[in-house]
Amino acid sequence: MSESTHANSPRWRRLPGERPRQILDAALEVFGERGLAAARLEDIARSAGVSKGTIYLYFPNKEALFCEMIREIPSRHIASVEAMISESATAREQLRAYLRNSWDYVRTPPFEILYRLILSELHHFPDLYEQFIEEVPMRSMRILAGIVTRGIESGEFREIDPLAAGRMLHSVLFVHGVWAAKRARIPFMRDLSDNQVLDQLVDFCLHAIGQAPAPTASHVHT
Amino acid sequence: MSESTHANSPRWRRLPGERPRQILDAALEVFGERGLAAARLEDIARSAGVSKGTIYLYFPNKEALFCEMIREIPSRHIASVEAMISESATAREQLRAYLRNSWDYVRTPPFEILYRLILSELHHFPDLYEQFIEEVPMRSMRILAGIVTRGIESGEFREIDPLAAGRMLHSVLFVHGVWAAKRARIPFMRDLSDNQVLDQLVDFCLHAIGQAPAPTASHVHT
DNA sequence: ACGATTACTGACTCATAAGTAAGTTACTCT
DNA sequence: AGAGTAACTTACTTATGAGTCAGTAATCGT
Repeated sequence: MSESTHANSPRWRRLPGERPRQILDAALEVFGERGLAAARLEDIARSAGVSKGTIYLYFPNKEALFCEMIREIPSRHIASVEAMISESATAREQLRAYLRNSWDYVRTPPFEILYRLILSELHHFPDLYEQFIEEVPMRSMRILAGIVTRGIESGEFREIDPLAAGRMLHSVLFVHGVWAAKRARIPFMRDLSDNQVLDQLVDFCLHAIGQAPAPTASHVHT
Repeated sequence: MSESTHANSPRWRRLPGERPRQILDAALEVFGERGLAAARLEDIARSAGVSKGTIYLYFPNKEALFCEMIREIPSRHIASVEAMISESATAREQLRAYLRNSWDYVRTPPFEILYRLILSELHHFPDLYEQFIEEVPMRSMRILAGIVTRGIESGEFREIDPLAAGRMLHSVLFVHGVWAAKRARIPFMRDLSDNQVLDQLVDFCLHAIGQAPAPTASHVHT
């Protein structure tokens, strides 16, 4: 009745420039909810505000859409985290700052979803997996290792294998990020605020790699 | 030809007692390889050495089989890990021992698969998820927290929130376990032996929660 | 030895969703 | 304006695999 537009407001619009991104965002949502195999292209289409056929104008098939999504999404965020590394200050402060920034990234829903999808579907896309590993965790570890190295040189940190330390720091940080993103469903995260968890992380990490605070044998401060 | 057995060796045997376990093991393999949605019941049947119909004699449907698998498998291992907690010795030694035992459990393929499946399919089985969380990570964290508490009392460890410490220790340990299980595909794990990683873990963790380190200077191998 | 019973098989049905292509609508350019 | 074309839709085909069930083979009881 009032559906058939006589004059204005067309039923749909041509937006070839924006479609890929709209579809990729919808794909993240639906793949994140159901996984690669169980996700329906029609759901992605509906969520993107287009019809199923349109997806095939921009992506050859379901798998390719999935891969493209994995490739595209992290590149949006990573750079901004890295840009924030402060040059000056002590290694301690650098580490604190980097942990705080990563913490904000790592708790976002897109990251949690991506991490989960990568983990569960990596079997069938080895190249994709390696790219992700290189672009997210290894990058993070290398930066952490760099900070640790500088801290060792300045005497702030104890002598520890910087790459190993980077791996350790990364693992606590990322796991807690994933947990925090799903906080409501995880009992032992429910009563903690994000800032509390971050404080615990920083405290734990700094003690793990820090120089002994006091060289004397037993000296418990209140 | 020689297939139709005249006298001995029947084409199949009746093993109602062993079928459930056989099917569950096969399910772990196939679900682990393809995920819940993409796994084919026929593949599970073949891997279990039965036909598809047989699965339906023991499990009402695919989802139920999946859930039963998630429920059944971890219970086989957990108890054995917990049994190994030594009562005597210092908290330091207890922690070392517990990390070593968990390390062996956490690197096994079944654990890696289960962890991955839980992470990717938890959406649709909240009760199952909560059970797993309670039975595996929380159990582990509580034990770790207990050891930490004792270490604080004895003055071996610094004053730290034991539950927070338990969470931290658990997260490094488990992530490295998962990585180690998939070592071949993870660049930064390839050149490390399991024992090297364990040493790094223990070193990192003891420093993180330890009192000002013991007199030993540093034991950087090679 | 030979029914009776129970464990198991395999060929079937049927729903679902990926991928396709012919048709339709919005926009462009003269 | 109105022909031309690029963007999009919709109805279709087809493959796949979950779940079923009538029948078959192994084992038990006597």
